[in-house]
Amino acid sequence: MSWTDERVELLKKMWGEGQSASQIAKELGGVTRNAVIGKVHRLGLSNRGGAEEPAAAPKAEAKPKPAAKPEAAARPEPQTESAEPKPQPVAARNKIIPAGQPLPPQPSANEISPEALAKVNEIEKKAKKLTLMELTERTCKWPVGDPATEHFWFCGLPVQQGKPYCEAHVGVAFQPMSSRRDRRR
DNA sequence: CCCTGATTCGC
DNA sequence: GCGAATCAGG
Repeated sequence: MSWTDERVELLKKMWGEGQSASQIAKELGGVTRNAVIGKVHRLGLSNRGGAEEPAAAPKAEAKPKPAAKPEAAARPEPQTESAEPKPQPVAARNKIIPAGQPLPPQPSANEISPEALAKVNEIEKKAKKLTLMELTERTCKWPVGDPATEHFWFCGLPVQQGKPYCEAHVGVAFQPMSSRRDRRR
């Protein structure tokens, strides 16, 4: 792949929007995040502040670190996304493992697509079978079995970024809330 | 461990 | 100019 005008344009746009290099690379396809970063540098648009840094205002020597921190860090974050839902361009990422009690909503005999369920049963075989303490931010926190028995563990497979579960479990955890409306039509 | 961007340097 | 490898962080 080469940097055609269109690709560069998309790169600029996404970078300006605060998208990460890897996201841009994924969008562009055929390039790695390194390639994107490299290009960004060559294009000379390192700082996403864009509007910031008027080119000559380096009077910021000495950082006494203001006693208080009144600045609220206003982050515009346009988020002009239309291709896919990406509710978090930057920041607010590393969260502590919930590990509390409100975890997965066990799917009773709901009306989850049979496929999704089959998928789950499938992956539960490969599950890492982690214990509560072994869970991390990126291990699927879907519980399997009965907590009161020995037959209990957490899926532990790689989570789908941003989500608390692996792909298969996300499938049954977040149902589009509409199995099937009126069948009579 | 996962991810981020920054830099280097052979191509 | 390009980008993999590497570095430096979170």
